[in-house]
Amino acid sequence: MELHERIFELALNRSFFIPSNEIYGSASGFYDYGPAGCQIKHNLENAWRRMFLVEDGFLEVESSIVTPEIVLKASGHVDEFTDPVVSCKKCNSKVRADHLVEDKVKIKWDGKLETLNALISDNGITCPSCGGELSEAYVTNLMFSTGIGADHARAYLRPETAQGIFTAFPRIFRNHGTKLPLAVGQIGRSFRNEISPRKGIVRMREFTQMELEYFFSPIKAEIEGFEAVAQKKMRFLKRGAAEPEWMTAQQVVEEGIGNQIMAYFLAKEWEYYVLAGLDQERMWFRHLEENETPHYSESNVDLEVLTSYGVVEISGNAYRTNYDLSRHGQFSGKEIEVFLQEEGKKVVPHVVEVSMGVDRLIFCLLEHTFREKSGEKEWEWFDFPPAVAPYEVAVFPLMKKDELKAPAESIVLTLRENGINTYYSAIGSIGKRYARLDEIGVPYAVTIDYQTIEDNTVTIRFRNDGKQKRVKIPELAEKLKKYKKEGRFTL
RNA sequence: GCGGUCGUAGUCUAGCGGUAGGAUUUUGGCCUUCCAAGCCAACGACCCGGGUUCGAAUCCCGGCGGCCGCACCA
Repeated sequence: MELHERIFELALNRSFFIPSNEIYGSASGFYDYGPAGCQIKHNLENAWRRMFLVEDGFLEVESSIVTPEIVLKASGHVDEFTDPVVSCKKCNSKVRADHLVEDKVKIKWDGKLETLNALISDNGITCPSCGGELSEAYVTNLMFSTGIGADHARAYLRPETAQGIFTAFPRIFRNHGTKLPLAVGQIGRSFRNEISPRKGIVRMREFTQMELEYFFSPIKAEIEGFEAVAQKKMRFLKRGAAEPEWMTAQQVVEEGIGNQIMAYFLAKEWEYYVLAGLDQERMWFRHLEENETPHYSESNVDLEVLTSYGVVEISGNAYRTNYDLSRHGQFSGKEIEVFLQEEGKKVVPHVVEVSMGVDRLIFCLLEHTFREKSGEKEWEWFDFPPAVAPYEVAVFPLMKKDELKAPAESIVLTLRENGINTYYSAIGSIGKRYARLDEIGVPYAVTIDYQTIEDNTVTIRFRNDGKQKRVKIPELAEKLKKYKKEGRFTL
């Protein structure tokens, strides 16, 4: 059984994620997060907020999901997300018409459907899988369309969170200092109506993105704080290289892969993913080849992670130049250029974008932190970092006895009042409860035993080695906070 | 979307024309002083819709969903 199949099974069993609207037979590409998964997701999002927004004093917004057509025409999504397709009249399979024609005739397509149809009939192109006759070319769009108001003005569910940041940029710029650089981030749902989504939460039709747009003056493609990360290392797969190699942020700049700003965020990203619990040996940044780089971008670096599905891309970093803002200026007729006091001139800001998919990260995390049964633990478990685990601590009375239950419940209350995300259970044997806890990756368990009644102490069990430390109840909350901060999960 | 394959309690699985059996989970009870102990009891399933048949979980068709391959993948 492949690892992803087991992960999927565990996900269902332990409430990480489940197919949406399951009782009706779910539409593929939609998943709900259960209690455990939901906590993990919030932890990852909050860690992102801390590292990518709060630490640098950047701004967060939350923009609309339903987006009028003109916005996405400006961004290029209405055209770029629309693919010409032909279907086979015999076997009904669908093929990208432009790819088919370009492959057979070796002519670059001019973007017109008529051209495709002409080329197909002139060259006698048939279905690549069965040789059958092909239909007329038509377009399919990967965006979910909808309508606004009584007259159903054409609109789409946003295919990325970024556009809402670009359209809000002029006002945010005015309200927050009228200076560059300015960085604005957003965490939210995006939608893509994939033709046939597979691979569980790796490719969903509705998914969560964490995106940061860093606006800067093209004359000054620099970032404050770069010195602090210049020597930080990350694994990098350069263009044409067979194997990733360790590089510093400084080297990324020197080798012309990206500017200082891009390198700064790559270094941060690497740190974020390591903190989240991904295995450094199974991930690397890849500098995309020119022909893979999207329409809006000058240089793209993806973070790729090795999983049982193969390589999964979990973030894209793009130097979007001034493409988006210029286009929105053009389409809206509004002035997007900003005046920079220091430089004494007007510019359309350039943008470096950090775009991360939370759901894919969660999947990779589940795979990388999954641990098999072993001599030490006779059950499968997850080695989540304390900062990510669905609960910070569990509280167990050694046995289901009233004299142990009362102090246990009072400790739960105290921990929760201290802002510690606490799980409580008194079901079954203590060993079984420890096992259950390991299975959802909770790092600490506090056990109330008969000694607790005598001297007001409890034990803290560490997930990874099962060893315990006895502490005084009044010190418990502080101790737990300290361990979590240290990322400690063994005695 | 095409081709292959599969679909039995929450999970894993047996049965493959005569109305379902086990394991585990869950719930309650007894017992139990630290790593999935034991005993008793209870709950819980044939993916959906048609067809063939006296009778379908079992055979046939269609749908939905999973997995693999192709295509698609900001």
